[in-house]
Amino acid sequence: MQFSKSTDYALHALLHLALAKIPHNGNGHKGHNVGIKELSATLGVSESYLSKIMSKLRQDGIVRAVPGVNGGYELARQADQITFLDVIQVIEGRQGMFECSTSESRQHRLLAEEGTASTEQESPGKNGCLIEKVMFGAERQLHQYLREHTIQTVLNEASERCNPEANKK
Amino acid sequence: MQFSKSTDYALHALLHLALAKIPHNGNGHKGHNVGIKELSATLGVSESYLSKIMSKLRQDGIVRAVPGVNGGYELARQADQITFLDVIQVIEGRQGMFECSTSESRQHRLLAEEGTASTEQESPGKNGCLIEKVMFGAERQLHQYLREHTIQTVLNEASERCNPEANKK
DNA sequence: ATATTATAGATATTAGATATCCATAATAAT
DNA sequence: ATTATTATGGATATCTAATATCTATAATAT
Repeated sequence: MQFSKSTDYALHALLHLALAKIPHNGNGHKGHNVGIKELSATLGVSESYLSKIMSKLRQDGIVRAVPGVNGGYELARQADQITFLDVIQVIEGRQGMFECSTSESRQHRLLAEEGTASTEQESPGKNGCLIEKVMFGAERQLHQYLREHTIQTVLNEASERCNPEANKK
Repeated sequence: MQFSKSTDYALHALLHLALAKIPHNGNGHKGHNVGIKELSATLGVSESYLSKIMSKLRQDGIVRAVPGVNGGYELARQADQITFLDVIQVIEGRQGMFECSTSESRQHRLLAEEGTASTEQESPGKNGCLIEKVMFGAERQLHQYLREHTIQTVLNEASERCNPEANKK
């Protein structure tokens, strides 16, 4: 039950792309694309491996990629339109966190029998695994939080850390 | 990012132990211990593997185990004192869901420099990875939900499914 | 004492995550 | 058009964790 390193890499890469768009920084010119070399050096991850991750992000429309001289990556949407959930699902896949692998067991048959004594199809969806149901609820909670937090969330935190007086309520 | 099958098995096993304590059921006598054979047959999981899982649950004080004739397992606490989080942490371990593996990277050094321009140790905890910070928040949310849901939660759901009229508001 | 049941250790198998290399395709600059 | 540069996709290798089984041992009720 851990997020993979790839997810970590992806999130940091996107943060770097977002920061690269901001003019004030050391690199004078504003919106220059970021090549895999620069990303690799900044994050301390091999180019080969990072490439795969960036490709996935491109296939899912999170970043744009331009090959050739002065090519590289840039965010395909505004930073506040890239949620943590988006990124996680691209890298980790979209299967649920929990899957009841004993649905065919005697336990479920017994519980189901009692429930469906009289009416067979009156209340659909009521025959699912009750443990699964709790876990689905947990996943729903988690997803909501991850949808509410975006790359922009991190940018805001960063600028606030930079000068804490600026956004004084 | 998936819970292991072992977690699924553990939760179902505990539900079975909880149901075994309730008198009315098919097995006339009330609080008989449940052996690994019965558990294995009910869940459709091999005895060998299930044993390991039950051992872990015992080591963590979730169930009690009695060897010998008529031995078996029973819940070590009330069903409402066994949270989903308890079970998950026994099986999956207690490491965090997310670990920033690039904390030593140039990216973090740069972000940290800006933040700690003047005061060095005035605000502790402010130098952590900002992405990690968001993920910790997600984990906190998830854990809260999992602490609020117990084996008893499932029992209640089950009895409500059994006769929907009983607990009319 | 004996049959029964859980426990712990060793080990095998599988699947997924992590990582690298190389050939190819696309693009900008000349 | 040619060339240098950069991303892409395929193949493959390695490592780790999850899954699973077997066997010998310890503990307990009868």
